[in-house]
Amino acid sequence: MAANVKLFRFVGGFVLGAAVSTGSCVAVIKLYKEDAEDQREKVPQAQQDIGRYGFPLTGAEIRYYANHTLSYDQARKTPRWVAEHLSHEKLLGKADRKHCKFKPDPSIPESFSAHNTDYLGSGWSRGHMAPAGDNKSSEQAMAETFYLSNIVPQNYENNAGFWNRLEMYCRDLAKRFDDVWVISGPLSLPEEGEDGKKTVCYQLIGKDDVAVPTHLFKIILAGKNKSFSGTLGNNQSEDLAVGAFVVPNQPIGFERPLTDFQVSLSELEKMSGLIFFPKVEQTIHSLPNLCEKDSCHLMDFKEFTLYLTGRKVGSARTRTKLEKSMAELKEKGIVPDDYLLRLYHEKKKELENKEQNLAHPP
DNA sequence: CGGGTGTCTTCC
DNA sequence: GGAAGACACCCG
Repeated sequence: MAANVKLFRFVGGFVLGAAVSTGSCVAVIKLYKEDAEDQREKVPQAQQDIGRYGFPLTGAEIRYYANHTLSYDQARKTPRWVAEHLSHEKLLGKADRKHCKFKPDPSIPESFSAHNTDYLGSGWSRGHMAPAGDNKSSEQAMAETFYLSNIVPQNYENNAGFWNRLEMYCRDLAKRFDDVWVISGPLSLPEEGEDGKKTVCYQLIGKDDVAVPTHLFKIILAGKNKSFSGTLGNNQSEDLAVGAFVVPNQPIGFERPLTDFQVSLSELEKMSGLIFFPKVEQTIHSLPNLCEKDSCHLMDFKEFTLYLTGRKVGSARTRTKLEKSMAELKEKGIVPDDYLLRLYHEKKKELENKEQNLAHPP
């Protein structure tokens, strides 16, 4: 009977949050039941006694969402890691973050969940690991990235600045590579004191004690399909390149290139305790460096400001706002490029027509 | 793009 | 009276 309870919990944990049909779910239970009965005969009596009432559950099982996948840390109330797959097609769409709200993940047990009140007034922003901007193709997928299971306490300036530009680089990569896999997550790294002793120290915020990471990591695996039409047919294989980055959870200026924060895969694996992409054929540690195959160039101040102005011009509701956005750009000594000028003129026309219609309804 | 604020209405 | 959504506004 005890074995049945253990069995139920294990299977329940596996299915939680996963998109598994009822049919295959039953099959999985039968499969594990037979396995468990076979194993029970082999497990030594001492181990059966130790485990009579079950072993601790970590809640670290893999959780599946519409367009991201994560493992949750029940102690820190943040994800351990969040995985995504980006492609050019998947990045197109009109889903809008203005219709989304941060909220506790309904699939996380209440006592292990973070809440919005933990973050509000804490001095830390709610930083996405799987970014909303990677999910414009689906409102459901975007809404799920606002679950607090995908969020870590992040420095405001870092979130809106360097990390934002790193996320933009990943999306840009998807134009030059067929597949881009990204895994992001928090780190709490040790500091070495003057006495040479190393200590891990991190802040906790809110009534739920959400852990503020000292660093964030992002690992990028990019693949180009080998295009050959051999007799092997659908033998798919890809030219892969990989880059791993560890970024301090603090403001980082435009003068710092992304390569300043690149680390080897082995280093990141040791820091995080994770083994990334275990199914890559050959050894992943021998793959080409992403920053040599590609630029690893983040937007500079001018490019970034032009981009942000473009977003503001696009969403301007009044001509006053429109002109203000353009004036701010000029104050920064940046000359609008052709794309922005076209956007500006289109918007100006649109708003002028709107005002005409308000004054003299057709 | 990434994050915030306040105010209004609606509804139970 | 509070919760929830829509909206306008603000910042980098």
